[in-house]
Amino acid sequence: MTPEPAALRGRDPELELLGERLRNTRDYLGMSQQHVSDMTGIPRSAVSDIERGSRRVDSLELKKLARLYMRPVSYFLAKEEEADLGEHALAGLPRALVGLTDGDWEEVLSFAEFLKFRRAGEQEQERGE
Amino acid sequence: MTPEPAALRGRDPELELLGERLRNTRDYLGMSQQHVSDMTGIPRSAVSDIERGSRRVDSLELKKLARLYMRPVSYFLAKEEEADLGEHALAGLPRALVGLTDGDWEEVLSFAEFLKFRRAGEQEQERGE
DNA sequence: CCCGTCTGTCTGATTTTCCAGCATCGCTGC
DNA sequence: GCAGCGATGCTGGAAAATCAGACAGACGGG
Repeated sequence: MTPEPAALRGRDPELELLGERLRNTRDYLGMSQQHVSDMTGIPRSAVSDIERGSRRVDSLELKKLARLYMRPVSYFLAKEEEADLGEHALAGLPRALVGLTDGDWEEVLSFAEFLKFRRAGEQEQERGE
Repeated sequence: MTPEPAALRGRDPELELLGERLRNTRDYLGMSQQHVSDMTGIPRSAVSDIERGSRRVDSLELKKLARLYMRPVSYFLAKEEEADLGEHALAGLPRALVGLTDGDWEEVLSFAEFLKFRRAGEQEQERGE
């Protein structure tokens, strides 16, 4: 009915944010969409659509992308500022933190400190594009 | 032409594992599929299909579910489960880990998971399937 | 037996995604 | 300038996935 050009389909801000993060990371790593497609099996046009926020990202696809991009999955899904997480994060905590090697443990600690540092100077970060 | 009942579509072991984890967690929390549907907006039949591994889980859907279930997203996507439940790591929480926001907590947990399953194996990523 | 809840599953309709191109943009070299 | 080339956006259908809205079986109490 409505001959919407389909290009105007970018409606979900969450999806757009996810796509933006994926694109930024891919750019940072200097990969082409084609390369990502080859490595993950996700169609190239889908990679394009995803990054433009006009296609959803399946969980397992995101997992593959996160691996390819060498980032934790939550890197792409993390809320930037939603104060709705109470203590429940602690509920699933222990499992994630046991069984780490000493080296990995140190990396986790470093990462935590990095996050705190980043948050401290977050006011400067706007001009991403 | 082939009137596959669509129910026989449980072919992807990864999807099945994801669904199984989602179901186990929901059961553990004593929620009904209907309740999950109400809280997340995911259709009830979709919850059913997801748990049985016959429907994909969108990234943002998984995020909602993870929140509802009080687990980091990586809890459901992690490679193989770590049955370890030793508490020694939690005995004294390192200074680096206190004072984090909830969002950062999730990132730290996910990062820890990431390190563990990165160590576990990289054989997954290679060829397209 | 009669309800009520929960879950699996079907059908037809709707929505999304894929494929194959094509157009455009930025480069590079001629 | 212009031809070539890789990268990306974008479109028109066809194909697939998903949804709403049922219905049915299992289970547990009154």
